[in-house]
Amino acid sequence: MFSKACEYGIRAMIYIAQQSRQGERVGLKDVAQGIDSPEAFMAKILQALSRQGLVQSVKGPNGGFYMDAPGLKVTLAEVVLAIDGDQLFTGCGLGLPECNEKKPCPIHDEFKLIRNKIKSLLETTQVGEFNELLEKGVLHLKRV
Amino acid sequence: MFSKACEYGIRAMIYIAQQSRQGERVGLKDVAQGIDSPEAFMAKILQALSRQGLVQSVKGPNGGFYMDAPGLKVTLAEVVLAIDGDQLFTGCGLGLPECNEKKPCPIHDEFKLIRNKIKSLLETTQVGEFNELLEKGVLHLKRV
DNA sequence: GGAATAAAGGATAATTTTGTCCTTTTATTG
DNA sequence: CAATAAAAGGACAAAATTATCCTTTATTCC
Repeated sequence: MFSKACEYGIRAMIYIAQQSRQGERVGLKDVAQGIDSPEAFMAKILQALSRQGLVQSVKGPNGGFYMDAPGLKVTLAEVVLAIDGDQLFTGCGLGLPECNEKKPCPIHDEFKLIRNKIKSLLETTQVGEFNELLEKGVLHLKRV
Repeated sequence: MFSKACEYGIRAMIYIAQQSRQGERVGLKDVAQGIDSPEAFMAKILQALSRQGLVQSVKGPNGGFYMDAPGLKVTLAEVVLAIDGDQLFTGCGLGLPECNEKKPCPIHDEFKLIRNKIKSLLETTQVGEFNELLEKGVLHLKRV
């Protein structure tokens, strides 16, 4: 469904949202361990997300990644779009370069329904909305 | 959503189902042109599908691929499973190696709903059910 | 200002997926 | 039986994705 980079990216954003409350910064190593991802790869992904303004970062001692108040409202859809592009939201399920009402693939309509559900789920979910459940240990971002 | 191989595979299965009625065989070249896929790559995919019994094949002059009556009832779910495996049906949306009711990822429940919809769409769709609409030119399997 | 720290960035490597080419096997037809 | 046609299979190549390493830049603390 999502690329590995995107899976890591979503998990990282949710992790940072939860860990960086009251302005605390979360270091790369912390994030990588917190979501069980390869550190250097995580660095690249956070770089990209930071460049696109979806997460804030500060260099130097006591630096790291964090989110300001509006950052907590970033939706999963924005994260997916930033990493994987809009293929998931707009592409044809069977890979046709053009597939629309005029020239539909065999599963055009059914897939549109599903894609819209995915889209709406991602658009209505914010990276900051899991903070309490994560803290309580009800939800998880890694295996252990 | 699906790998390229799987997209080609689904389109090829639907194409063969439509073209091979009354026992006619469809050649590799015909299939590749009919769905706009690279011929040699298509060969590999059909090989795999044939090995797994989802499509029939005959070598030699006038040979090719075809489907018997039960073949027309093969579901898209079987094709996807044969090519991409069960990752789409069972895997965690955020890539966690174990994600279940006991240790759910943040979007576990919502994704389960969506995955079930995808699963049920694929399981209830048969490769042979588009024959008439394809013939009428209402549905398409390639760009042109 | 200098040392230390941490992200940013560039280059490169490993792996997987996608795609190609060539030979072999099997079947058909004359 | 020989020639031919077509899929099967093996080996290889290209591209994309995933992953690592090293240098540079910015920031903080002493």
